[in-house]
Amino acid sequence: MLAGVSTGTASKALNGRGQLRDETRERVQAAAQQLGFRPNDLAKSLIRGRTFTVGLLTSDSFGRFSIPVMQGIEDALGAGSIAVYLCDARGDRVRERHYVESLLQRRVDGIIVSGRRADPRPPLGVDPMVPVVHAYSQSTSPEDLAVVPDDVDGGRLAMDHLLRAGRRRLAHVTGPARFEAVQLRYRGARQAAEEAGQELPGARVLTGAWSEAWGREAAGLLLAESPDVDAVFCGNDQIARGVADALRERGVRVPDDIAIVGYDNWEIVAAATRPPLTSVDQGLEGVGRTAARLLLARIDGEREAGVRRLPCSLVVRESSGVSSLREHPEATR
Amino acid sequence: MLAGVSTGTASKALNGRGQLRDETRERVQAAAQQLGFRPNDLAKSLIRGRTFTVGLLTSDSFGRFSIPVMQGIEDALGAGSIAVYLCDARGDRVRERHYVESLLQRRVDGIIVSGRRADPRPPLGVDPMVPVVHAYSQSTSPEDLAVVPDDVDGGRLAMDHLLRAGRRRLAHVTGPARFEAVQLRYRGARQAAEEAGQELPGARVLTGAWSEAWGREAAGLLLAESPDVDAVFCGNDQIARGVADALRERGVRVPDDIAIVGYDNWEIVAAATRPPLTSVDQGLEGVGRTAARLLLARIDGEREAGVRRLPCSLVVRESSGVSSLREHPEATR
DNA sequence: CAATCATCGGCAAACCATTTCCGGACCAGG
DNA sequence: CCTGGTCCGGAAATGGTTTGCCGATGATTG
Repeated sequence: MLAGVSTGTASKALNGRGQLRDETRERVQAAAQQLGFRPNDLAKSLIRGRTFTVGLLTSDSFGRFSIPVMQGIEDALGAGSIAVYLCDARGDRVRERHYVESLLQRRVDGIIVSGRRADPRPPLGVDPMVPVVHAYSQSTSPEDLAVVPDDVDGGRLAMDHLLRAGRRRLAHVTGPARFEAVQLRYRGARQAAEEAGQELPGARVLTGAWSEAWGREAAGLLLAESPDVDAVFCGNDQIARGVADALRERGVRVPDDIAIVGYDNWEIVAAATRPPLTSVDQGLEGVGRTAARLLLARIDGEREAGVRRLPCSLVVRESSGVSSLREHPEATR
Repeated sequence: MLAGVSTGTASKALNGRGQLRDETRERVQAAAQQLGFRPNDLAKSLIRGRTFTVGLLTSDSFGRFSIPVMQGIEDALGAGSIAVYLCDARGDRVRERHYVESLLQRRVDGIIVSGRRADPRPPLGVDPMVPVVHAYSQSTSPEDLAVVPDDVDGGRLAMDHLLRAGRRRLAHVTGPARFEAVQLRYRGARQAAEEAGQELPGARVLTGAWSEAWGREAAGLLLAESPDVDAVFCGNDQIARGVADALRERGVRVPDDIAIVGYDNWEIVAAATRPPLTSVDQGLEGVGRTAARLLLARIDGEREAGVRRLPCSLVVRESSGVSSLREHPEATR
């Protein structure tokens, strides 16, 4: 070899093992640099029995929610130089099976299952020796480990915020009732209201689609049935935007007459709404990061199972009428 | 082994090589099934010198445009049972270098570079033996191969559509002039206008941010300066939505008074706009698919280079006033 | 000056799973 | 009985890295 040493010595030099003179190490490293030598990770993996790769399997297509989760995952794994295989099963069981098989043949150290978390999904059905963690997804099997945002906490945050702003005639416009998230967010909101001695009457809880159009429609219904409402907590930012648009078009001032809080903190929607939306942030990147860390723990033998719910946070913009300015009495709205 | 054969025989049985009785093959396969035996792809790769993996490196974070590109890539590669490594460099050169190094150590067969395509980026700087293709991204090196949507074609499509609808007082509201895409789309639009004997005067071409707020502002400017405009081609769907909102709020009817065409066909924006936006679709999934296929060709020795521009398509909704109904004279708008 | 010790690095085997080549065993037909 | 073909086992090759052992070298000390 260029440095005048054997492969064995080179290995020791590059990995800091064995007893070598510093001078030799440097010489070998310089030669390696010059030759563009790269150790072959395949061979290493084969010997070590660990590949330092994990599979990221999304059951339905990568969407808006998956991106921050993915980023969190990459963040936590990249630090440990673990590579991620991308697998998009598009909701197809056969495709999914195919991907899982491929991942196992490639000897991944573990698998993260991500996806729309609406409905808990059947477990992957792989050898229980292969560590699996669900991120923004849930399994029907109690053996599995899942990380999801805490929707009850999110609902509570939103409602607390509105209550602290002095709002009392509360309403909730949200998505289809069959979603677990809808139920949980509602529960959190109701609990917060009740703990404050207020109520969130069923008549002012409207369920519909996750769309702006539904938000606009619901705003109309709300004004017709309960014209004295002074706060609306919306199930996502699109609904919130629909509500905001409809109210403005009817001459209702937001936030002066009615305060609005959205959900998801989807920047592109929340910031473009007039006025910009105060919104609950689910901390999806944190969900991804936590899932990745738990996967690493599982790989190292940890056997904890269950559902891990992470707290949300609230991003305050103008739609809720509680700017930081309000804390200074001399400031005007 | 369970089937009473040696590993060598098993290899032959499972891969259809060598001379074996059918009965033996079946026996081996049954045993493999029962034992949950999976061939080790690492060992195969080591021997074959091909890993059937590629790296997907995004220079800036995965965003809205990356998703369809990724899907196209996965689509084209999944068919060949090629796995994709996910690498998000977040615009950090050091991080990118790190990822590239890792990919090379893992002996990927090739690399796809994706990202915001605003500005051609410096080449990766890897051994020219490693195939690289850019998808929705461009390199400053003419040696490299890139696949991008054809912005001139997109601009032309939009303008042709408006012209065919009988519009003559044309305007263009678009993003920052420094973007190559802005220049190209404008060029396409202008060419289409000129070929139809019309013009797209510079005074009615407004550049600003890629935001709804700019769309709203531009709509105001446009009405003030050129109140007789009857068609606006917008540089993206968010601008288009801003224009549509502002016009509606000023009592201008869309599409009756002014027709609007957006760009990107971002479903979530285009469909939520009132009225729903006619929009240019960049065919990003096709960009991803094509990039993946070209990468495979490069891996197989193809040496073609340059920039491949793929045609766009137009998705017609209501904002341009050209529904399929209009082709039947008896239909009313 | 010789003996001992510590340091250094080469060599070869081990590692791991797969694939391939070669030859032996067996059977059938001439 | 010989020849040819079929079938399968055993061993070697494949790929690169890692590691254990041992010889060599130089320095230190009695």
